[in-house]
Amino acid sequence: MLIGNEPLDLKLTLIDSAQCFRWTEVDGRFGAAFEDGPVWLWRTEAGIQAEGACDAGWLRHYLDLDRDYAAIAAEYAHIPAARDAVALFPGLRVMNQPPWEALISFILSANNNVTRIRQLTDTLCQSCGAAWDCGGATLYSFPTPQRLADCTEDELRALKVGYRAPFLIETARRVADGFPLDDLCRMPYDEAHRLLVSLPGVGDKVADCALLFGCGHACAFPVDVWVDRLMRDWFGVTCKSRAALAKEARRRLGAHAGLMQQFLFHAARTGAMELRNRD
DNA sequence: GCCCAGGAGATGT
DNA sequence: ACATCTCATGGG
Repeated sequence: MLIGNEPLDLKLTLIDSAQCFRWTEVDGRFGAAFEDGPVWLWRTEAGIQAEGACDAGWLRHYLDLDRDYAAIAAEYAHIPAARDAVALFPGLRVMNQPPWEALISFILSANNNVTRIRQLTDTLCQSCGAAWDCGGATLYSFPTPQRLADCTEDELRALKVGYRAPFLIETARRVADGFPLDDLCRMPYDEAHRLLVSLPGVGDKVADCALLFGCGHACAFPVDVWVDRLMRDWFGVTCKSRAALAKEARRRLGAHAGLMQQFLFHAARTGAMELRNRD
């Protein structure tokens, strides 16, 4: 099924940009399983093709295809670093993942590298998610909140999540117990952020990742080690704390600060744009 | 072996 | 409010 023909680099967006950690590439097609089963995406001359347990509208939103990225680029054309980063990665989009997936993925991301976050996510899905045979490959759904809430700490530590095990279990309990994850997208940014950081394992940065990648809050500006460096090096921002830096970035970059963050982050992390000061 | 990673929480000032 | 430690694990 053809779902669109917008600029979208599937490999860059689904895998390389480190906003989602559970897509796999098999023979030029990209697969991941959701609640109702596996989904496969690939590009042909006609556009973006999809097959599997999903409808076109859901996928278009998931891939942020209904947003005008040319307009976003124009919005930041007067800021050199932002303009350059956007120009470097045509086809990079900021996904709208299920909030639960984004939340748990980024609790796993804390003080961890991308390769290992991907491994942990895979292991978690394989151990606690539903298996779907795709003839050749097996895809696994993301574990449900209840399934994670039922895990013991030893069970999760055996999966090598380390000290994050109790965070995962307790946050899963809170979600299974009615934490309003699905309402965050309709709340003001500040209120949604305040709620999220009340969850164990969720600080400012993880909350911003969940808001940006899972709740449609395009202003959320996660500050990790790379963004910390790049804001000081490329923007000349001198803030002591990362919280202050995030606030300053939102002030400078406005309603779509988080979208821009993703381009800047990828430029810095891959070395596509040089960071001179690493301190 | 060493430093680092899409940090958070606890503790001390 | 800010600085410093520790936390588990493995990539490079």
